[in-house]
Amino acid sequence: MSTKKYDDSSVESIVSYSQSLIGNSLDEVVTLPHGVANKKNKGNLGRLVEAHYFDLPATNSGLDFPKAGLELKVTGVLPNGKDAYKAKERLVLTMINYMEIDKESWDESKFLTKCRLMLILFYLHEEGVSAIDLKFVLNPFLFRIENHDLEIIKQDWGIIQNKVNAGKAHELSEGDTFYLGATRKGEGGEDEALRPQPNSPIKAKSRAFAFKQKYMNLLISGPVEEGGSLLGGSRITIEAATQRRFKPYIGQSVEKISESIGYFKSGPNHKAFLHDLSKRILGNGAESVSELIKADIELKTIRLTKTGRPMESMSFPAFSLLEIGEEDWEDSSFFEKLEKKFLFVVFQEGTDREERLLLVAYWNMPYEDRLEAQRVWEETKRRVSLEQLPLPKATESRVAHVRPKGQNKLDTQLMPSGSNWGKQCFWLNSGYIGSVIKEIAESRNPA
DNA sequence: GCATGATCATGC
DNA sequence: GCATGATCATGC
Repeated sequence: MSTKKYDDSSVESIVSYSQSLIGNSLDEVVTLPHGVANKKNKGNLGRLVEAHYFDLPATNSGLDFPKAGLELKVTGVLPNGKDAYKAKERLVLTMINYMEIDKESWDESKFLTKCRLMLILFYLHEEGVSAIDLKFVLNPFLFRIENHDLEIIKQDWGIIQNKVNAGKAHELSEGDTFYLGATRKGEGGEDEALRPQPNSPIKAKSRAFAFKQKYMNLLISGPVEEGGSLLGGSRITIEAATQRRFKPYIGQSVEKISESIGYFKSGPNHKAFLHDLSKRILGNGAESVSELIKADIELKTIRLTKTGRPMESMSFPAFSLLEIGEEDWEDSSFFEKLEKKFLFVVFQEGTDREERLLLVAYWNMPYEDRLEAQRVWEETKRRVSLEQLPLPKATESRVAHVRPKGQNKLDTQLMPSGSNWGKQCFWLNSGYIGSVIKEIAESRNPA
């Protein structure tokens, strides 16, 4: 560098220099070499910014700015209404090295070393636009972990480390944790793409540490206005704070809870009433809770009969009958859902026929059951592609099935062959959910 | 009682 | 206007 663009030992100088990108594309602020300028490179804008804006060497395995102790991240956003943005995707931070993390301490972990201090730059994603022409938006964001959910992120890291130590790297799921997820990244199909892990001969698909997409949303937009906070500054876990919120209502009838909260069923057809009520218990009156939004928690209410069986199976959003044929399991919406962390709010009908709050539990789907759900998904994909009915029924799997999901039976989709199909969604079988709840209840009240 | 088809209020 | 979470309705 003949003229120094910035002082690479100063965080302030690097951040200040990065400001000039905002409102522009990379191609507008630097003179790119020919090969790069012409390239319809959908590829890695982050790499291009490192190389051509900051003049960083191509190969570096450590921090992008080692002298400043700073890592650079470039990530996409999408418009979210007027003058606002939301994250395009999760922010992938660094690969999880299964053979190393078991020996690490948090303080000297690869994760903390890389991610303690990060400069995050946001570009506005546009379909079909080459990387060098994408515009940077929002202020450069300096993420300092001490100021951002250090306790929860540290706990999340520990959960992932423990699972690897237990020889269960292949069973990892984003739903194991709250903000910092172990997300699937890299090839997974072929044997040679699988990675060794300690304490188990089973090879595991590669995963990376990543901030969940919803977590990124709140970094970008700041706290939601009508949202409450679960932790409110206290240093307990999200789990403990959740139990604390629900505790006064355990054993109470729905009617009584409704009166205490001051939220009532709007009418006989208010089908999501228990869900809406549960959200308000969590928010202490507010309609949402920032921790659960950031952790992308899937809140589900479950109603049990007197005998402990769920009254219904558990539904998920409709899937596209036209697109499922093009999808792989791991980029399907059902996969995304089943890797989430769930919050079950369970009610049970008493002998007096009154429904009471039974228990509240976080849960995420065990590996074996995700494999079975995958089988059902693959079979569904096969039958939809052949336009062969019926789609997988509840009797065909212990875990999942497919059923209609529309406004009514006129809510249909025109299939390639010309016939109309009602919209469909995946369901988790009521019997399966029942066995999950039974297990949770037994673990809390050992006989 | 169970499996499966059909439908609704809400919130954006 | 539509997606979402969930329950209602029907048939056996």
